[in-house]
Amino acid sequence: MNKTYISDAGRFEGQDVTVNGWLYNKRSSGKLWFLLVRDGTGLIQAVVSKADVPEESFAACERATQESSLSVSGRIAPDKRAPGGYELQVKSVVLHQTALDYPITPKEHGTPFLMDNRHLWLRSSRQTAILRIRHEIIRAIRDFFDSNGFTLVDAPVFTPAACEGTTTLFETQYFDEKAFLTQSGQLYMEAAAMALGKVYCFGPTFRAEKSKTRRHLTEFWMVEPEVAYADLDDDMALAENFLSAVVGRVLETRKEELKTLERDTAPLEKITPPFPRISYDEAAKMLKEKGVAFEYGTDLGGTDETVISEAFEKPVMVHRYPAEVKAFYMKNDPSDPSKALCVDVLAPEGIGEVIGGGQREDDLETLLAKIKKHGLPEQAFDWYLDLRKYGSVPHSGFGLGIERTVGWICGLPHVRETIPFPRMLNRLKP
RNA sequence: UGGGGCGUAGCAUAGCUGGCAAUGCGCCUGGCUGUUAACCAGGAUACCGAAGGUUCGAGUCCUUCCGCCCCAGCCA
Repeated sequence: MNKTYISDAGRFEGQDVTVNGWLYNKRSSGKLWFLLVRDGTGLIQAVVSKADVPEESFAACERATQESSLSVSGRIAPDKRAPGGYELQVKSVVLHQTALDYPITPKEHGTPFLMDNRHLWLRSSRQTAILRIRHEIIRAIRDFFDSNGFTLVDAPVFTPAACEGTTTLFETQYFDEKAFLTQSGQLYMEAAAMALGKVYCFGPTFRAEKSKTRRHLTEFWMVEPEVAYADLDDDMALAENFLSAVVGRVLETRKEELKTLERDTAPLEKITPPFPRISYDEAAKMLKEKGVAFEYGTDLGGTDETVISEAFEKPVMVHRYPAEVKAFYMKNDPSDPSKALCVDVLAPEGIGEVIGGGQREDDLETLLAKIKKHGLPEQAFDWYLDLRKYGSVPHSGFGLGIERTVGWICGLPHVRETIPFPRMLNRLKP
């Protein structure tokens, strides 16, 4: 008998097939069983009539519990009453393993409980939908850069020092010396851009920030493109084309999953280039007009970002922040040296920052002075400074947080559900 | 690290002014040939987060501690 995945069941209408999967739920009506079977590709209702199956198959239905593994064989038939439109008219049931006391029931649960059972929670339809969309987003990211002349260059996870001295790093023993888990691959991408022109890295990054918010993880994935001879305007153009391509791909290929998540796709349909661009000064003026208490010269807070992003239907690109609040490697604006040539992309619907980037300082002396000013160990950056000694050029790049992007596109309130096994301040397990 | 909230059965909750700890899901037993988070009848399951205190009596009031959630800071 043919094996089939549930997503392909329609192709076997009228034929006998075997579906291998797990029991999602079951209902009985005397001499009739309705088994809702999932296999990772979908759900199908298997109808077992006592008169049509061997005695042991019917007994197996009685013993089968939620998440027991089983194989059901029978005829695929269209049926309006069945979820998915097709049902399996069962001829035999084989129970592989009986799941006892599966903790996640079809009713409501709290987040801490579900997170403790994350390894099982992944089986639920909402979670599989999120994971498929995450996969599609990652694929779209790779496709975008790969088809635009970028080369993938992997950055190391063990690093000798901070890329940005301001944030906290995870420290680890590296034989006889200390090492840190990377918080960004950017400095390495700058080196790679001088070799290959257009590069990107994609991998996990780590930040030991003790932040307990809906948009922070201690381990998260970031994609970081870096382009030689690109200025801030080129960088913003890249960001808007990139983000639009990613959102467009999910809308195109993952409609079903977005529906499962009850995501209103209308706001996503509007994500096309160009994006509005406003300077930090304009953003500050906007906040003042809206009556938000905001101190000029400071970084934008979460609430400020929400207020600004809610004023636009598309992602907003806020550029030229005060240089003082930004990292040492940012280039100052020649027309106003108090500002940095940087950009934050704030996603709409109150999501906030998903991209941070800008043009890098390319002058050796200026960069050296900034490293000193930030109190960073000059010695650790000797290789980085080499990039300004040997054929320095203007260059720009940005970092996009995968989890925040997945959360935005899926319409999730918290990033913890956007990654299979989240690492947070209070969570290292499972 | 600050501000706010919450810990009651495997899970989700109720529990008023201190007086026999309740309901739903799940589980067990039985019934039903078209169920849609099925339904109907019956049953088992609680060191009420921990320690101390007030009281004749504490899930409930007080103190300390532990854990979690939300918001802020930091950021992607």
